Amino acid sequence: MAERAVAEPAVAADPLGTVLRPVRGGNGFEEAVERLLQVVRLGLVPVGGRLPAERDLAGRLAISRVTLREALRVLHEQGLIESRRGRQGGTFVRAAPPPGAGLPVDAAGLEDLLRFREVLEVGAAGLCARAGLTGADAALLRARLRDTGDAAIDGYRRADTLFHLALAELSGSPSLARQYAAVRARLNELLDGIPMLIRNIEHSQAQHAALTAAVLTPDAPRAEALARAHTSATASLLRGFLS
Amino acid sequence: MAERAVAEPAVAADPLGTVLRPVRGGNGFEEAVERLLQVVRLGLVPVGGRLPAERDLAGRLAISRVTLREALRVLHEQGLIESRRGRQGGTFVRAAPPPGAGLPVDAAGLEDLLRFREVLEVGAAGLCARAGLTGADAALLRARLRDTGDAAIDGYRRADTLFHLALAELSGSPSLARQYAAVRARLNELLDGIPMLIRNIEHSQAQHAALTAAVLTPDAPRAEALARAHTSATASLLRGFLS
DNA sequence: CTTCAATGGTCCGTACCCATACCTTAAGTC
DNA sequence: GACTTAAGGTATGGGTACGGACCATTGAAG
Repeated sequence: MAERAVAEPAVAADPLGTVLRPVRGGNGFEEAVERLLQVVRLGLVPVGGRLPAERDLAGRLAISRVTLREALRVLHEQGLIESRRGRQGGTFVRAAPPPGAGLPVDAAGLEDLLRFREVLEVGAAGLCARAGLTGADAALLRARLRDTGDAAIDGYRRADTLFHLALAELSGSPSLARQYAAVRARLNELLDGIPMLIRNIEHSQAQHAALTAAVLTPDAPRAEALARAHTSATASLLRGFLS
Repeated sequence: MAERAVAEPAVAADPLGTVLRPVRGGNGFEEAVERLLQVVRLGLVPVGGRLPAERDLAGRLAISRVTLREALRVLHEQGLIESRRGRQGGTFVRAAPPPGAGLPVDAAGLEDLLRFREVLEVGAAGLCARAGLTGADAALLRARLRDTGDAAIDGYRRADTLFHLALAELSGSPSLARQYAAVRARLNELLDGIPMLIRNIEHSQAQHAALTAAVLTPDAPRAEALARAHTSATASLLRGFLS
């Protein structure tokens, strides 16, 4: 139990504070900026790709176009996106946001992130395995696995993210998928500041294949164990680099 | 495709929709109403108890006092709270919100709720066991367990909720605790519409004791298995009643 | 009995956000 | 080439929420 020396502020359990926290994450358009950054950090829209049209985006985020455009203006000023008019126009992703662009992460925040991620990742694998994936869902997971194999080095993070996100979405719990997306975006932001080794990628790739197999067998305990092992690798990596 | 007949809208995995969803949960004071209802449904403030002062509440929720008071007015009109002025004044909880006061839950929503709850519950137990609880934290968990034993029948739900919430808060992941609080509030809303049997309570109580023992041993796999068994009992109960 | 402090109750000017309509640009379509 | 369409760009009036100050009420402290 020598670990956890990192973040131990004697939790003290403040249940009221757990519920009575700010209802708003920020100044309206700031939330929109955050969501758009999530889309890019998760690789849902790759660099060079096109975001949905403004009217569509505003509708999805349930904000007015004016507010959305304010958010887009911020991203444009940072050189992350570019807009073109005309029939084939739209808003295009020019570059990935720099690592550490968001709020700085302290030790407690990192511990929160890594633990919550482990729970969601293991939970998603377990739910998928226990429910059993139907033909179409199983095919989707296999396709995402294949993508991680086909991906080049600089595209691996994106393929990896999409694989795990697919698993979360196939878990049958949209709430879990939403939380995983948010957590994974924060995680990617940190990982982007750390070099990637070919050896790690190969190992990760083997784990993905084994995890997929266990989920599709289905063998829930094995899927959960594999998911836990897979996440703990990244966890130690990050705990090492950010301390 | 006959399996998983319960909630199967052919997931189809829409990653963009997972992130690009409304940034606001409601009309400002509606969110405040929801949070205050959570506090009551979780039993953080028991019936008859006093909520924090308006200025404090407004600060915690990061909304203006005007907006907060609009939320309080709604709850007052429903006879749930009552305000008294003066030095020993405050806002007091008069009654628990009626079951089914929130949005109606369809089959897909119920499945989402139950699955996510299982993941969080099992995850919290696992995290606590794997990290090992320190003296003060272990004492808190034991105290909450004792409360569930001391509780009368009509107070059992509250004690049960506080026990599980404590476990979530001791997991070392505030994010997990926040999500669990939200999920558990929704769950309690549904459970309040179902009669409670003494036999169920006794069984539940035994499971709590075993879970606490496994967490403190610590025996992570056993803690996780017990948490899963404990949640699946309520899950089948609810699946049965709401179908 | 006076004073003080903690609380709920009220008001106002400011800033943000929204809904809606209209304009501009560019690529297809006929 | 004229027209249509899908996209970004712009302008305006109204509603909502905020911050801060002030008032009213009650009980405790001195």
